[in-house]
Amino acid sequence: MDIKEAVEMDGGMGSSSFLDHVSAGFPLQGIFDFAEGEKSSLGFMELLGVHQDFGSSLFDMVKPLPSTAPSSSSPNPTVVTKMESPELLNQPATPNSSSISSASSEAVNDEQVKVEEQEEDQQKTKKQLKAKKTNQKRQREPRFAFMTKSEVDHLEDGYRWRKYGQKAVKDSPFPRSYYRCTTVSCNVKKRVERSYNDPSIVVTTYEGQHNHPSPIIQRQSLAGVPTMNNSVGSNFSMPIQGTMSHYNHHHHHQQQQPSFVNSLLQPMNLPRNYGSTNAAAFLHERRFCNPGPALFKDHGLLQDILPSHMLKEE
DNA sequence: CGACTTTGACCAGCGC
DNA sequence: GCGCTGGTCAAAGTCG
Repeated sequence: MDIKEAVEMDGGMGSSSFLDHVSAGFPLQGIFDFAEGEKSSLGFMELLGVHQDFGSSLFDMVKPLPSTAPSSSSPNPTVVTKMESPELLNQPATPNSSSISSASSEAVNDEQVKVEEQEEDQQKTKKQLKAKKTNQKRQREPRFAFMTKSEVDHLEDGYRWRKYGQKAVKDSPFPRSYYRCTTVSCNVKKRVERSYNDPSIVVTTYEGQHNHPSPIIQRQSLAGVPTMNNSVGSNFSMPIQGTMSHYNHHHHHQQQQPSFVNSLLQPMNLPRNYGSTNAAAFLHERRFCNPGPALFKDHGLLQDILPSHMLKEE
């Protein structure tokens, strides 16, 4: 079983099919650990707090998975999105949900730690940190993951990330990288790792919600860089040139596709601020999680989005 | 010099 | 209790 087959379940798949196939094809159970029925119509970008502007080169990779095997040399990165955690979806409580707390409370804790560091020496700080962790179970923010066929590990998504750790993954030659949003008081994290079944596939797992606009888009706006607004006058914009150039530096074959973006966004009545990754996620979520005919019909939107040969292959 | 990455150490959770 | 693993910390290094 591979990604292709999992994706091809799309058409008339039951809601469990994707998980079954993905988890079989990718030893990443940890990121697909949400239960049946927890997939909802809530866009995963809402989990990210994407009521904000959002730009990303990830969007350029929103393409249907090729019907060739994942290991084939398809130049186009592909994205498969899965929401991982249901906490924000008003779903029945899970063992995790009871330990979830708001980002603001965590920020308070961070402040406390800072004060402690000023007052105490390093050893004592560590002890207190330990005590804090003991008293407060590790919290788990809502998470979602998507798989991207890409040569670069860290994909641009419009936000700035700081790497804070890297760990070897059991049974995988590829390490997992840990990133944190660099914006103060935003505790969104993401993990990036490669599938050891298919090294060309990058699995990105987001955790938490951004509580701020995309800094890249902000800078873009301040600099007067024209954004590619669509007809609804949204703040949606394509990734900034710098971002794209960086990305394309590694991926000459990946091109911006404004028309694709427009055809993707407009028929779906996406929220105004849905940006690139948002749309990517939204697309896949619709396809995999909630293929409701009213919002997403393969012979409606898909024909707008996908090249005809892609449709044939599906 | 600030922002960021690297990397070894540490800790918590979990299974045996 | 012990060992393994995932996740995080933080000092040191790198880069622009």
